[in-house]
Amino acid sequence: MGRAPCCEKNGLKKGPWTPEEDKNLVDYIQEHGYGNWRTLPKNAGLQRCGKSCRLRWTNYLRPDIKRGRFSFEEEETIIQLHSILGNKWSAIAARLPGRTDNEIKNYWNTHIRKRLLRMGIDPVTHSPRLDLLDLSSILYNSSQMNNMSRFLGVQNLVNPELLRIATSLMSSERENPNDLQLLQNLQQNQLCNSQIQNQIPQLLQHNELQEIPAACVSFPSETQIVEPNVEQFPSDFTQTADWQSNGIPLNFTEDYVNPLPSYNYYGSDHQTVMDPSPENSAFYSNNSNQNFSFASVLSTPSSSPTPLNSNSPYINSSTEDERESYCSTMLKFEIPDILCVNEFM
DNA sequence: AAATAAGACAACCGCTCTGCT
DNA sequence: CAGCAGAGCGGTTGTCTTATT
Repeated sequence: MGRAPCCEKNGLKKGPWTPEEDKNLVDYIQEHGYGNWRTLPKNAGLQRCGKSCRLRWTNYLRPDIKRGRFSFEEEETIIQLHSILGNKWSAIAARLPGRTDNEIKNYWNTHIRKRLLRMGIDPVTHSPRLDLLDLSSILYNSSQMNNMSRFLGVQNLVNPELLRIATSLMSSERENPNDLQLLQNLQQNQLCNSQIQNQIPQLLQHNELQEIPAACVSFPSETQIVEPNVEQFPSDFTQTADWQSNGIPLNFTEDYVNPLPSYNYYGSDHQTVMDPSPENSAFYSNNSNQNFSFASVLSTPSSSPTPLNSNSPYINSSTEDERESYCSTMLKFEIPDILCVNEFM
C-alpha cells in the first residue's frame, strides 16, 4: 500500500477546522504568504499537516472564494465543460472564478448528476441511458444479435437490454426511421465522447490540441437529429469487415471530425463558439460555428466570469424543479415512448 | 417530539505529476 | 537518471443539517 497519511504522524489533528485554526492560518498567510505547506503549520502554530492547511486554504479560506448557491450560468457551464472534460474538476474550476474544484465536484455529485439521471441521461457519457432499458428477451431469438452488438460497440458489454432495444429499432426501421437515426446518433455521440476523452491527456501533454469537435460539446439543431438518414446505416450487418473489434467503424476516425448529431441541454441558442480557428486546429468541425477551443477551456479565466454565455430563460429560474423543468423542455434529443425510462428511476 | 433517512458539503486519502538535487 | 519532496488531483468518507415518518 501507499504511505501512511501524513496526519497520522506526530498526532496531528484531523477533522473539521475550528474558527481559531482558521484565524491562525489566515493571519499567517496574510503576513507571510502561502507556499511551503510542510513548514507552514508549524510556523503558524497549527497542529495540522501541511496538506490539510493547503486544502483548507484553497477550498475555504481563500479570499476570492465565491460562496453560496451556484447560479444557472455556472451550472450550465459545468455541464457543458463536463461533457468535454469529464471529471477534470480542476480544469472545470478554472473556468468558474471563485469556485473550487472540490465545490464543483460536490455540486456535481449531489445536484447535477442526480438531475441528469432523473432525466434519463448518463452523467458520465452525457448520453441517454440505454443501459436502463428493458431489452432482455427479443435478441436471444435474433440471428442479428452478434452483428448488432458489433454495430453498437458493446460486444464486451453484452447487455441484453441494450441489444433488445437495438433490435426493436431495427425491426421498426421501415416504419419509423427516426428511431433508427436516434440510435445511430446516440452511438456516434458516445463514440465521439470516448474518443475525445481518451485523447485529451495526450494532446494536453504535447500542447497540440487547440480545438475539439464541437459536435461533442454542444449540438446541432433538432432537425438534424430527427431527419431520417438511413443511408448512413450499414445496410448489411454481416459486413463486419467495416467494423473494428471495438465496435468503432474503420472510417470513423476520418468521419468524426464531421458534425455529429447529438443533443443539447439548453437549446440550440446556446451554441458555444470559442476561438474558432480550424486552420490551426488538430481537430475541427466542418461547421466552423461548432468549434470549441479546448485551450481556452483549460486556461485560467481572465476577465469574463462566465465565458460560456447563456441568454436562456433558464437563468431566470430559481428552484431546482425549475432548472430540471427547463432542462427537460430544452433537451434536443428525444427518448422514444417505447423507452420507459421512468420505470427504472 | 423522537427516530430515522436523505441531502449537502467539508475534509481526508492515495495516487500522480513536477521540479529540484 | 534516480530519488525525493512538494503540490495537485480525483475519489471517497465523515459529519452536520434538514426532511420525513
